[in-house]
Parts: sequence; C-alpha cells; structure tokens
Amino acid sequence: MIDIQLVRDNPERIKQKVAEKNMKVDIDLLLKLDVEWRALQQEVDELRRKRNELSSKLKSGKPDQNLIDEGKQLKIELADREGLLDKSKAEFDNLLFRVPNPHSDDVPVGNEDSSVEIKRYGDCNKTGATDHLDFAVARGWVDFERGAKVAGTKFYFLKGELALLENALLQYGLSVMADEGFTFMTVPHLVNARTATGAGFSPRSDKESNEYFVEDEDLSLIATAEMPITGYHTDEILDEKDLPLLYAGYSACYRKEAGTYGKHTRGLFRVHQFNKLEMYAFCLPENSLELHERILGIEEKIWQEIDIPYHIINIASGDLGSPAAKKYDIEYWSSVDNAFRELTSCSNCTDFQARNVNIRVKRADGTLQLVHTLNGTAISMARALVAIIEHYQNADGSLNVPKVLQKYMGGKETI
RNA sequence: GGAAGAUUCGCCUAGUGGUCUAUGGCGCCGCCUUGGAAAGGCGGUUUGGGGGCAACUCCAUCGUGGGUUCAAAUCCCACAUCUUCCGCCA
Repeated sequence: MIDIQLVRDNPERIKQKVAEKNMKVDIDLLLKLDVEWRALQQEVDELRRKRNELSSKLKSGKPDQNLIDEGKQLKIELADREGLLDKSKAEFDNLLFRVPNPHSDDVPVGNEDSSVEIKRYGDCNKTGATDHLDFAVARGWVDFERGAKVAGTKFYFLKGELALLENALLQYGLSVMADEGFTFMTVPHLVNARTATGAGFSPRSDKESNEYFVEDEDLSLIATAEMPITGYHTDEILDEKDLPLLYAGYSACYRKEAGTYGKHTRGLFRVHQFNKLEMYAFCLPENSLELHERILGIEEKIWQEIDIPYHIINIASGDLGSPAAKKYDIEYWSSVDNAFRELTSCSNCTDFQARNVNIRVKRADGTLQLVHTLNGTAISMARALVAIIEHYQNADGSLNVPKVLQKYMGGKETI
C-alpha cells in the first residue's frame, strides 16, 4: 500500500496519479476517514490512560468499591469507542489498500497505446512464418485436445523435443541467473491471502480476479513466483550489508485469464498454466532505479543471446497495474502476427509491496526503512517457445535450436 | 487427519492475576580504564501509533483473534505456526 503521509501531504497529486493509472479511489473520503479514525484513536488512548491510572490505584491496599464502580463505567465507555474505532479503521484500511503506487514521473501518461518504445533489437520486419501451434501440432509437440480432456480449455501437454527445449531454456536461464548473482529458489505454488494481497494481487472477494482460489482454505494458486518471493521476508528486518538480495524463482504460474478470449489467445501464448523463471530483488531505496535498469539489461542479454528480435517499451500509466511505479516490457517481433507480442516484464514496485508485508532494513545510522522490491521475467517458457518456433522454423518442418540452448539439448543443432 | 508439548523485546531465556513502566545472558552502541586492544566496569538497546520546536510524554505491543476481570504475559475459548509421536503417502 501507499504511505498515507504522501496522501496527506499532497492529495491533489495523488488524485491525479490515481486517475492517470485509470483507477478510481475516493481520496477525499480516504482523508476524511483518516481524520476520523485518528480522532477516535485519541479518545480510546485517553480512556485507556484513565483505566491504567485507576488500576494502579487499586494495586495496593484493600479494594475500594467506588473505584471499582468507576472502572466498570470506564469499561463500558471504552468498549463503545473501541467498536467505533475498529469500524472506522477497517474502512480506512480497505480504502488505503486500493490506492495504487504512484507512477514515476518518467512514465508516459495515458492508456496502453501511449506506451513508449525506447529501443529495438534485431530484424523487426520479418514476416510469413508458420503459426507456432500449426507447426508444433504437426510435429506432435503440443496437445491441447488431451489437455482439455484432463483439465479444460487452454490446458496442454508439451511432448518430446519441445518439452525438452523448455527444459533447455530453464537450464540456460539458470546459468544466466548464476552469472548475475541471483540465488535460485523453488517456491510454494499456493500462498495465503496476506502474501497474495501483499504482492498486490486480488483478494478473494474480487470476482474478476485472475487467480485461482482454493475452496475452504486461505490459499490461492500463484500467478507468478513474484507472489511467494514477495512474502519470503515478511515481517523481517534485513541487514543493510546483505542488500541487494537477488532471487530467481522458478514455478508454474496459474491464471484464469477469464474475459481475455480473442486477444492473442491462440496456442501457447495465453494459457492457464505455464512455467516461468522470475527474477526478484530486495534493495535499498536509493538503489532501485539503477537495479531496475540492470534487471532490464539481464532480460535483454537473454533475448539477444537466444537471438529473437524485440523492442522495449516503457509502459504507460494506465496499463501499469497497482503496485508498479514503473514497468518495462520486452515484446518480441512476431513474424506470424506482424506485431510485437509481450515476452517479459520488469517492474519497480518501490516500497509498495514492502509496506504491505513489512520488510525493512536497518540502516547504518540505526533507523529502519522499508526496502524496495523489483521483479522481472527471466524466461516465461510458453511464450519463449512460441517466439523460438516462429523465428527458428525451417520449411521442412524442422526447428533449429538456438545456439545457446544446443548444449542443453545434447548438442543438437536441429530438432 | 489424531495426540502431546511449545510460541516472551535481533538470538537465547525468567516469569501461574495488581511488586511486569517484562528478568537475565549473548549480540550491538556509547563512556570509563589502556600506548592500543582484550578483559573488566558503568549506561543504553522491541516495534508501531498519537501529541510536542525540544527535553519529553501518552497509547498499544509477550503467536493471532475473542472472552472473563476494576485490572491479563499470567485465567478461559477459538485459530495459526513449530517440535515430537501416530496414521497416510511420493
């Protein structure tokens, strides 16, 4: 969540930022509730002070019936005020939680089409490739029909060499992560509500949610390893000398993707379950801007080494999502769609997630500060396979193996 | 899923209704001592919120949430987590 102090100090700026993010939160109501709950808090504190005073009078000597009666009266009054306070504070908290992280000033303002291209790599004009699904089905590499039989639409089996190629991508990704100083981790695929909402994902009550929830349990299936890793250091005070903490989490990602039919949904591009190697960083506040660029640089290195043409876009405010202050996407050039398609995404969430899950760092001067958190896709397997099939296919139905993956495919140059 | 035990201020730990504004140790910080250090001595050291320029002060915080009571770390209830054992099982 956002620091309420920012809202108190400059409500007009926050209103504008919320509007620019295409979100609706009643900031005036938030400020009204802020005043209200704090006034109630003061009343409650004062009543509690009286109670403490009274009970210390009763500590010694024999019980005084007058004081006991006074205490009983105080207790009734306190219960009444505490009830009002709880209600007011809960209302305030709910509203505060809905305020998004204000985007950085260098984020383009507007909707999706206002996102700004900041770089291109490779040949982004190529056309005429065979669709990845047709190509892969012809080779018996992917089976959506049987996926539907065992789970439902948009579930699939990967088979044979394509499944092995996914494994090769993971091995390659892990070697890059190791070179870059990231600690590899596997993660729980289910997280509790505090962790899910802490990372900025929908609460259970949200019917539009992209997450799957487990019935009768306080658990949701993760949509990304970002969720469990956000919660990894919950309620901890980190040591300044240990930062930045760099983690690479590998997990399956589960997404409902309801209502997205028709938007590049063919084949492996948008599915209910896929595997992803995700980078995640906890760092000092003053270092997050630089680290964001570094994470983007690692993503670029991966796609340059695999050699897929792409461009980088600075995502516009209206398409940012709640927790991100700034986000870069890498979109590869689809030689089937003749358009750019999202491949990776990296966000600077500043202190927004850290405030939710209470992760702080003890600074050299002894003060405590919230850390900043960042996340970025290293390799999202299903989409990576789509891009590789589009760019490495041969007319005879065979597929060249990208050079950096060959050593993880038993040295094969073609499959 | 069942049983027993546990959960206290970074870590370990004392604490069975008012003397807890929570004990002691370790660690950490400051000072004394020293040529310098170690040892030793003295003092400080949970976190969050409110008020105040400040000194300071008020409230909360002993896993979480309820309850009993004038008063709860302490008594009662529920839940969570951990440990051990049983069951099941890759």
